[in-house]
Amino acid sequence: MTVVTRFAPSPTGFLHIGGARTALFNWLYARGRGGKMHLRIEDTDRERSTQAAIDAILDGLSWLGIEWDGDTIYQFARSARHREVAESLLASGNAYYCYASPEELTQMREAARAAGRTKLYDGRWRDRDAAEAPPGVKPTIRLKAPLTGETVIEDQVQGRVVWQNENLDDLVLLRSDGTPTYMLAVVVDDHDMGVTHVIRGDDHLTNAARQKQIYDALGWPVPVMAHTPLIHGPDGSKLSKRHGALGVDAYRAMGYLPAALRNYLVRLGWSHGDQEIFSTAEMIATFDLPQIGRSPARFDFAKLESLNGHYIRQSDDAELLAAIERLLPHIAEGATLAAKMTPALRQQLLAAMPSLKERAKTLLDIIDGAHFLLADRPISLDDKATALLTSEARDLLGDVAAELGKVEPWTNEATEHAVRGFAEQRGAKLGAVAQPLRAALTGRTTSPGIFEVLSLLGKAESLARLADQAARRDTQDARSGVG
RNA sequence: GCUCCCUUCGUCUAGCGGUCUAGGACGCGGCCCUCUCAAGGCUGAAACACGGGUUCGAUUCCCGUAGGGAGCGCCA
Repeated sequence: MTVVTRFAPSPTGFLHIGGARTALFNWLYARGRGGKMHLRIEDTDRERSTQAAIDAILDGLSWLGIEWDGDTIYQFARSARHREVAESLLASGNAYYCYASPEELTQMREAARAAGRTKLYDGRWRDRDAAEAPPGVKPTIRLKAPLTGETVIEDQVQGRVVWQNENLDDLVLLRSDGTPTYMLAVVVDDHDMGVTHVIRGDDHLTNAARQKQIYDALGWPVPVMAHTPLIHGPDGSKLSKRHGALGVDAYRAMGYLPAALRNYLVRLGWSHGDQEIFSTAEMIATFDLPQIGRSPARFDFAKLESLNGHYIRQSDDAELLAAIERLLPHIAEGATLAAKMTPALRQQLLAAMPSLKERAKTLLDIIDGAHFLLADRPISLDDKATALLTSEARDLLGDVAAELGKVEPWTNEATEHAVRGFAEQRGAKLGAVAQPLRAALTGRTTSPGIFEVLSLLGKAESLARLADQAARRDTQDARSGVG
């Protein structure tokens, strides 16, 4: 039997992180078994479904590298079939018309809760003759669910879960306006699509029991079920926007790599011994349902960052540059940066990439680290760099610039030799010279190795930046009357 | 309230009755490396929620308690 899974989001918002993980699990499970994963958009709620949300979901999945098989299925388009199935249930005596008014329903619900009963609808139209129907009322169709016995789900993650049928009431299959409810639609669609494995969030666990009853009434085989615990926020509560319940597009904008997010997500609630790093092929080969934990996992940005840093470091330089360029349309300063992207700058960025990526946790960090290549003269100094460039340091800058002026050819080795020689001559530590250099050259107190910065910038630009800072002392002194 | 699910270091987790003086990873502390910041190497602190059973023996099995979570719509 070929494995068929599906990812079935409702397009009422973006593809959030929990949905992304569900999609990933379905995808991995199918791919690992030579099966197929389908995408079904559950858009039967016409009020809340939007095209923008559909686009966001599709875009999010493809950014994550999760591709589905066959055409995307839209649930709303299948409502005629859903109605047909509801009517067949009616014909077979497994369903009935219910004429209860909304007011009656509310009353029943309140009474049930007050009495501590879980069964909300009392089945009052279950065996009543349609002749007794109040005039002008459009009925719903309800499932004639079993009154006794139990409904059992053998869940691949949760184990054997049992409900007493006396606690489950007759659910609505078809609304009074003739549209199907979610319960009916999922069952019919999963069956028609040949879905063999339903992998979804455990917020659907109770739904699974009710759906099982529909399958049974229809005489259809029930797919294998796997209900994975939800992802929680860092404090253990429900994941909120503040915590990371963002669309995957937000993670892209924060500079995370799809491979890192996939790796983070797959290890959230699933494990394979002590392994932390998984290539896509390894995930596909090792992922399985029984290894999914039963307790909810908390979302941890720090670990995601660490993983992202790992993937950045092991990424190819040219690919990182390409990823950054692809990212530009999605970030705030992107347009400005994109405008600066000349072939010459690309070359510089590529040359700087090995040391930039070693210092970065996100693509945004890389862009930030490349600041010294992006900035125009005279570059502005941040507070720490400003504090570092005392008048003594600026004096020293002038002197070391003079030494550097003699260096030819302008290589890492040559500048290092010159600067080290200069420091030795002064009886100074290398750091005492390197830090002022760094401040003047990059405007900051942290950067890649100073000799690398020199060579990345080139001789002319380096000397000009040094001159900018060495000269500033004179104007400052003049202004304060010291000179 | 009712139904169902869950509970190992701060976090993600390994463990499927003796191998546990409980392992790995992130984070945190220290040391090394070092021109800064990273990266890297070494190293340290850090957990079986609680109470009963079952058993020769429980982190592992059962039952309670406590604490979390999900669901309870003519929403999906």
